Amino acid sequence: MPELPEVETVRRTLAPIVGRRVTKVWTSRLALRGGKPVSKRKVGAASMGARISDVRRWGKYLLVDFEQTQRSLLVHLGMTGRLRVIRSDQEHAPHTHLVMSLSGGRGAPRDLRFSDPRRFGIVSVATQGREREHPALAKLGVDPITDTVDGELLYRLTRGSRRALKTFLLDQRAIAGVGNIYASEALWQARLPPGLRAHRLSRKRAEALAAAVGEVLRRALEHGGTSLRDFVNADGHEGEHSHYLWVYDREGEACKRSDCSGIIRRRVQQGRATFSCPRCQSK
DNA sequence: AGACAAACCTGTCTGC
DNA sequence: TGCAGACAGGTTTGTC
Repeated sequence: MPELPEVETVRRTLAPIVGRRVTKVWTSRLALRGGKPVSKRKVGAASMGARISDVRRWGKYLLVDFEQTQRSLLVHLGMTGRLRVIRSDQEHAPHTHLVMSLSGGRGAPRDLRFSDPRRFGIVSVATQGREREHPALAKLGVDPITDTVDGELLYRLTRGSRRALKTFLLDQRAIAGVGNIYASEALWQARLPPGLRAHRLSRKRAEALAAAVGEVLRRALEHGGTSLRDFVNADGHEGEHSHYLWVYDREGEACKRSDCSGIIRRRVQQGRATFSCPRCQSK
């Protein structure tokens, strides 16, 4: 489900929890990715009684910082994960795995809740300033919103990689945050064929792709992310970007470039659906 | 190195 | 109406 724009949308809508204190932690016993349930002991030690000082994002990971312990709750939403701020008197959504009760703020008491039906998500604890030591973050690449991903960097990253560009974009060790929707979108924006080998990218085309990645992600972010099925932000609202997608999930439909009469095609690369216009994304 | 499949899970949609 | 099968925004692991 969630790629960088969706995760960043969640991060922004989590702003109201900054400054609140954690008064209680509840966890389910169902295993998430990695085969283990959320560790109540670890999450409790990191957060109980502590004040939330910030909510950060790196690629598709969220970090909820706690002031007194200098620890962070590390969350990856997987495919169907949701992180919501909900009134404490509301019933738990199905497949809820973590509930953090929060004090402070105005109005009724609120919880921070994580739910995830498919259980591909991750909830863990990292140490502030030493995020890299957490195995999930150890190999994570540059963030295309908070870091600079320009043509120069992309050109450098693609040297020595003979994989298809689409596959390269999905590799979180290079650029962190691009997923299956925005990989297709960025390649269309840059007029590049998804099957082009990464190391064949010219400097000029590396510039175009770098610009496209940034533009596609920022545009999706402006619309609050893409909700095809499950995604909602921390307030429970869906994103609007599905109405603005250029190619994703548009097989058989007309290319949206005004000067192109191509028909969007779908194929499978690396076991994932790739959408492109064979006419304007040419070699 | 990289392509591919399968695995982890549940929910939803399609076609018979 | 019901049921089997395909498929889904992510990532890891194993095989060839």
